[in-house]
Amino acid sequence: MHLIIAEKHIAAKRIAAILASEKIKQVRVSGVDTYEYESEEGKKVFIGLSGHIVKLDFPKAYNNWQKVEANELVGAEIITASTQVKIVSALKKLGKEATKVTIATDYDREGELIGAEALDIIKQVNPDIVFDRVHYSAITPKAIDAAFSNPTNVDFNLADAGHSRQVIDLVWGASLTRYISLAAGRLGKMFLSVGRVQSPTLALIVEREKEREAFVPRPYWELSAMLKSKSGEEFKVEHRTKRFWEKADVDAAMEKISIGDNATVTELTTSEKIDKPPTPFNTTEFISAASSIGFTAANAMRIAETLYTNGFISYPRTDNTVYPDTIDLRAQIEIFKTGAFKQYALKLLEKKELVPTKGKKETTDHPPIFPASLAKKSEMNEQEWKLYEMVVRRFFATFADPAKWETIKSKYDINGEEFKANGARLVEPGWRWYYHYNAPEDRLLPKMEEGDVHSVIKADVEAKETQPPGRYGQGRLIKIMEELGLGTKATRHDIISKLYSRAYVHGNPLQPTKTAVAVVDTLEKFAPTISKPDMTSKLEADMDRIAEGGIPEDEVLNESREMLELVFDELGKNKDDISESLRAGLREDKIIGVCSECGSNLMVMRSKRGGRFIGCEGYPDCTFSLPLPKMGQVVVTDKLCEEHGLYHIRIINAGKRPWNLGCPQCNFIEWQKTQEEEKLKQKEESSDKEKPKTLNDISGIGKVTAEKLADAGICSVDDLCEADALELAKVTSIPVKKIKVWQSDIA
DNA sequence: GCAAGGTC
Repeated sequence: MHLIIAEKHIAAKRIAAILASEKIKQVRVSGVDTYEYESEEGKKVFIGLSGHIVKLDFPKAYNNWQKVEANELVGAEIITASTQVKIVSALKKLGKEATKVTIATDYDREGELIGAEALDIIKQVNPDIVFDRVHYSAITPKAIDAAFSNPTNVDFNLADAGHSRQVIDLVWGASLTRYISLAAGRLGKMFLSVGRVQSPTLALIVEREKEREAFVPRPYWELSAMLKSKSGEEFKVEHRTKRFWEKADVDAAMEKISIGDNATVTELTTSEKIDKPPTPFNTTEFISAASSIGFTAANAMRIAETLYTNGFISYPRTDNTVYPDTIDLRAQIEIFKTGAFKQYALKLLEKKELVPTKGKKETTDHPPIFPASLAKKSEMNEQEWKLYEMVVRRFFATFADPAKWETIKSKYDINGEEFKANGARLVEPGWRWYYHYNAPEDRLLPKMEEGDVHSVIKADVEAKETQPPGRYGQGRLIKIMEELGLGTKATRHDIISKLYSRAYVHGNPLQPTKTAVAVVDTLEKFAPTISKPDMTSKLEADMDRIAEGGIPEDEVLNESREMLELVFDELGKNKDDISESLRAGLREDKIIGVCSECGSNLMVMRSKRGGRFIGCEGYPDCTFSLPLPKMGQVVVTDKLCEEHGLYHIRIINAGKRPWNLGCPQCNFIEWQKTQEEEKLKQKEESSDKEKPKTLNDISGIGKVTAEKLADAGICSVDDLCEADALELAKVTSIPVKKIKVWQSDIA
């Protein structure tokens, strides 16, 4: 039997369907669906993995953070544990029977490693198994047939390269995470994480925030005028000095301009601007485009995943921006000859030749993201449709003609002062007809000629300030991460989510917390290796060398561990400093504002019972306090409540949407209000109820109790109502609580 | 409870 192993279930299924000349049979092995058919060479069985089916970890003995020093992890043994038990057992079962194995995982480094992992498992039960490897960049008949008729060998050097990454990430990440968390006293759910990708990414965000804080705005002035043409059209012109840095200068220029003055056109240049169609979507470009229409990176990827598993779009995790020639692009457009995008598809198909644009990145992993099948709006929810539509439109746009703009540059003289205005008009929409997102608007100027005279109807000086650099939005951040080589197409959005769930950042654009600043500062000072993208660049270079066979994996790992030892030496020498500066940062994040009663800081505090609340540092002299939700990380934002002078609060629960609680005092007041309203409601409801007429009407009073009450002289509802609960309890030996409940029921 | 990388 010939066993073929793909990286994912759907790939195994589709490859089997392409290669089989007859109908394929679905067979369940150890709870895993496999696909098989008989060929001339014998039985072929296809199984899909689920990415990595094993993971690296330290032995259990290292699990206790308090007992095992962080640096002990540097040289600790690393074990491999299966994460996909069913798939592993299916592999063993099939591997025993197999006479040959073909690795058909994705055509990239991780794919090679994933294939080698599967092979390792099979070798445990079938040490002498014969195996080979196939490479494909798209699951189309053309590509798959070509791949399977040209099998090659598994590249164990490449797999080793991937394996070295796993080891280095685990060793550096786990040990430094543990160290920093212990130093900051943040254990349990609140631990502070450190990693080769997340820490440099966080450092980027912190660095930008520092630039913003250090930024000194500089005032400047802008001078503009409204002109009216002879035909009555109004338009705005700006002084040639875009920014006046001196108030006196702008005033002097303004002085010369009066309403009713002549504005003579001194120069008029028209030209044509070519606006090239966009390149095919890879993951980064897709996330960035989705981000520009309001999707978070993680959300965009989650929805893309749904669209992919339902067969609406191609594989969403790809670096590639060049369609491979194994895809029949015309046929792919013809799918849309009916349905919502009919007019666009028909228009495109009029073209004799369909030449798509090409992006800079051409890789072997998967094709760029393109629409795989025709969908109806009713088949999906609104968000899914929005992204599906964007993928369809983008796909079309890559075949469309450039857009053409007519641009006009014009200059004017108003009493010796030069003004200008730029106009632009879309004359040929080209690709922008297919892909209408983020389109710049036409800026129209009236028709005019050099020497024409307009009249000034308004002149304005506007005071402005230079602005600090903006915070990074998620789309922007993902692009920068890609440029710096941080993370992969499949993980960048996860890394960003991780920064949120660790409460290192909040908001979008991303804003770091003081804790994040403290962590980054500490790493940059004492463990700079892990805080910079260079660690990844060096790792990439080392992995290339391992893959080329230039250096054994062990050598790279040894060198890496030696470097980490040095880092721990440095950390050890500065233990107290580190602890102190981390705790100072953590403390700042807990400040909610100033206590209105005593002027001390209001802080997020823990009670002895483990709950938490907002308390005053002036305690015990001041007892002002506000409640906080029991669950989730408390993030103090920079938004200030104008009424109470407290910072707004956001609650982050892993896997849930953040809860913007707002000002804790406003929130508490709101809460009190709703509580009171509810009480009132309950009262109304209870007063609506008919009053009990006899003692027996009261719930909890049966024959026996009624007799007891009668012995004590309580014979009517009114008697009970007027009785002293304590006294009655003593006489009847009925619990006071019960009596009080009855009394309140009557009232 | 620790990383980053696959996949769902």
